[in-house]
Amino acid sequence: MNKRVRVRFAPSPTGPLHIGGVRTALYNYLFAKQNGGDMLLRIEDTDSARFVPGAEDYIVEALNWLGITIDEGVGAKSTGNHAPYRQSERKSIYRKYVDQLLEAGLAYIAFDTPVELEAKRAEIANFQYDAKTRGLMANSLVLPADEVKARIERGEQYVVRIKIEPNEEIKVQDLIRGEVVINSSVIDDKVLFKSSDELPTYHLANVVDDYLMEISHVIRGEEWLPSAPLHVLLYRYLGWTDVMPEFAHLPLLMKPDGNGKLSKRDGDRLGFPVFPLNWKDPKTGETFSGYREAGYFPEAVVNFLALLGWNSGTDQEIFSMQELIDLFSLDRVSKSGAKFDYEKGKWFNHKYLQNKPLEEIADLFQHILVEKDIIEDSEKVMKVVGLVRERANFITELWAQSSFFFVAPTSYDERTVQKRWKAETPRQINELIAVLNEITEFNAEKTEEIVKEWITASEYNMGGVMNAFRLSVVGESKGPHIFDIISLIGKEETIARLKTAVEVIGGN
RNA sequence: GGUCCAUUCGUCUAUCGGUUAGGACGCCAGGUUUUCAUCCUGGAAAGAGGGGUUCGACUCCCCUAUGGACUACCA
Repeated sequence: MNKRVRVRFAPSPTGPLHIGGVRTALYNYLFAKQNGGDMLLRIEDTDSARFVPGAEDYIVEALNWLGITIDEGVGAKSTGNHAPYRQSERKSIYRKYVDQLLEAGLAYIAFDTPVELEAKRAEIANFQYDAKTRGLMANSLVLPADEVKARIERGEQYVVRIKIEPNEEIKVQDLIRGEVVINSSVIDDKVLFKSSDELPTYHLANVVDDYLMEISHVIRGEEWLPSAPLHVLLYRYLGWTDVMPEFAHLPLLMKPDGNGKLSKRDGDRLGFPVFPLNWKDPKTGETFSGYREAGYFPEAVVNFLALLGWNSGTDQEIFSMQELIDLFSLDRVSKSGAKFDYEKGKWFNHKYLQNKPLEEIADLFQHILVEKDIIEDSEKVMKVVGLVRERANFITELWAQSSFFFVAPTSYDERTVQKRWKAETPRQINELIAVLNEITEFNAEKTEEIVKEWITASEYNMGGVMNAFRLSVVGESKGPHIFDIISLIGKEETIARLKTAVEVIGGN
C-alpha cells in the first residue's frame, strides 16, 4: 500500500526564485530524501503572458548552488519517464481531461469576456462566478447547444469552468494543520482552461500533472490552502480520489518589520538579500541582490532556512544537509508564519566560516586577493585567514580585516593618532626599530619576548609603546596580536612601516 | 466585505495538563585579549484578552482581539 514518495517543486518562471520558494524546495527535498523518494522540478508556465526569460535557468542554478539536487524533471541529470516537465510543453495532454470533465457535465464552457466580467463585478457587490450567478452569464449552461457550437466555430474565445455544486463541506487533510473544512459555496467556478492559448490554468495543470507524475505528497506554501478544496474536488471529478496525494501547507515567510509576507523589494529596502542569487530583471534592468554574491555559504543559507519554520526539538542549531535529511519531519513544522531574521542569518554564516577547513576559506579568499592584484603563496594566506577569520561573518569581510598583512597603511586613523601618539612616541619607535633590527629569529614568540623586555628595561609605558607600534604597522587600532602580524609581514617590512609612521605622523 | 489559517521573550522557537516556561539570534553587564573584534560568564526579556473544562491549564473548548493568506482567463 505504501507508495513511493515523490514530491515536486513547481515554481512558475515569472522571475527569480524567492527565498520563501527556496525554503519550500528545501523542505520538499528533505522530505523526499528522508523517505528515499524522488524530488522533481516542474516548471509551471501556463501563463504565457508572464513568462520571464532566464527565470528557469535561474531556478535551476539556485537549487544547484544550494545543494538541492533534482532527481527528475527540469535540471535533472536524467530525463525521467514522465517528460516533458514544462507545462507549456504538455499542452496536448490537458485537452483530454478538459473534454472528460465537459462530457461528464462537471465543467462547462463560458464566453464571458474579461470586460464583461469586470462589469459584472462592478454591478454586483462581491460577485462570484458560481451556482448562484452562472445562470446570468454567457455559458453553455444557459445558451442553446447550437449557439455554443456556432460561437466556437466562429472562433470566439472561451474558457472552461469547473461546475461546483454548492453547499458541500469539503474536507482537506493537511499534514501540518490537520483537517481543514471549507464549504463549496464559497469556491467560485474556477477557470480550468482557456481557448486563447489552448493552455489549462494552474489548478487543472497542477492536478493533472501531479496525478500523471505519481506525486505522493504536495508540499507547498500556505497561500495555496484556500484553493486546496478545489483541488480535492478536481481529483474527485477526474476519478482519482484514491490516488490523491497528501497535502502539507507550509507557513509563510514574513517581512522582518511591519506586516505581510516577505516580498521581492523588502530585501534591498532593508539591506539584505531575499534571493539566492543576484538577479537582473531583463525588462526593467532592475537588479536584486542574492545570498551567493553577498558572500554566504550555501550550507549556511540551507541551515538558516531549515530552521525558519522547523526545529528538531533539541537545542542543536547547526545542521548539515545530511542531518537535516535524517531529522526533518513535517509534524515539527510550525503552523504560523516566521518573520525573516537577517541577523540570525549572518550568525549562521559566521559559524560556518569558523568551522570550515582553513584551506577552503583561504582558497576562496585567494580569489579576492587576485582581484586586488595581490599575489601571495597559499601558506601565508592560510596563516592570515587563521588569524582573522573569527572576526568576520563573510569571506568578503576578510579583506577589511587583513589588508595590512598585504599592503602597508597609507593613512593613520586620526582618532587613534590623537589617543596613542604622544610627544615621546617618535623617539621610542626609533628605539624599537633598532631593537627589532637586532633580532635574527624574527618570529612571534621571540619578538614579543625581546620587545617586552626592552620596554620594561627602559621603563616605558607598555600600553603606550604597544599601541603606537600597532598604529604604525596597521594604520589603526585593530587586528590580531601585533607580534603575529609582524612575524608574517617580516622584519624588513615591519621596520619600513615604523620608519614611515615616524616620518608621516612625526611630532604630531 | 467573505472564507480559511494562525497567536509563547524584540526575532526564530521548545513545552504535546503538573517545569523556577528551556535554547538560539539580537541587546545589556562583567571577564579574557596592554588594540579592535572574537571568545567566556552573567543579566534583562514571553504564554493577546475574556470565559469555560479540570484537582490543576501556555497546553483542550468557545468568544473577542490581532496578524496573515486567499478571494483573476496569476501561479
